[in-house]
Amino acid sequence: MPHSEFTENILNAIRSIPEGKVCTYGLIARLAGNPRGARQVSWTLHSMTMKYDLPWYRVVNSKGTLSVTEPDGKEYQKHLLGQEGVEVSDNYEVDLDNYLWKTNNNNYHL
DNA sequence: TTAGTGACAGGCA
DNA sequence: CTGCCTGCCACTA
Repeated sequence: MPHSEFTENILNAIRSIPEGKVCTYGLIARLAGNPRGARQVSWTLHSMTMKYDLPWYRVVNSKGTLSVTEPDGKEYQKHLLGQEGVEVSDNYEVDLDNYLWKTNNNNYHL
């Protein structure tokens, strides 16, 4: 039980992302029950990734680009996505039309 | 308690 | 296409 319920829903949503697919921050926030909580998703990832074994690399911004701040983070993320079959352009951009994870329903939060 | 911050999103020039 | 601004929410000092 990390912190607030929002944070737990965010973690749960990220764990639900299947291999070979990517998801945006806004979509994660929506799945967590907070359509406006995209920034919270970023904070959660940055803070909890190391402790909770999350597929952080499957999360990109709305433009489809890698938003990692760490200098070599993008290269690392690109490598991890490539292992799952997700092609990342040399400009660290993912084709959302093909790789975006689409859910049947907008909400499944408790 | 208030102010500052962040791996964002969306709208607009 | 790029860049700037605003709204958002939870966390930290």
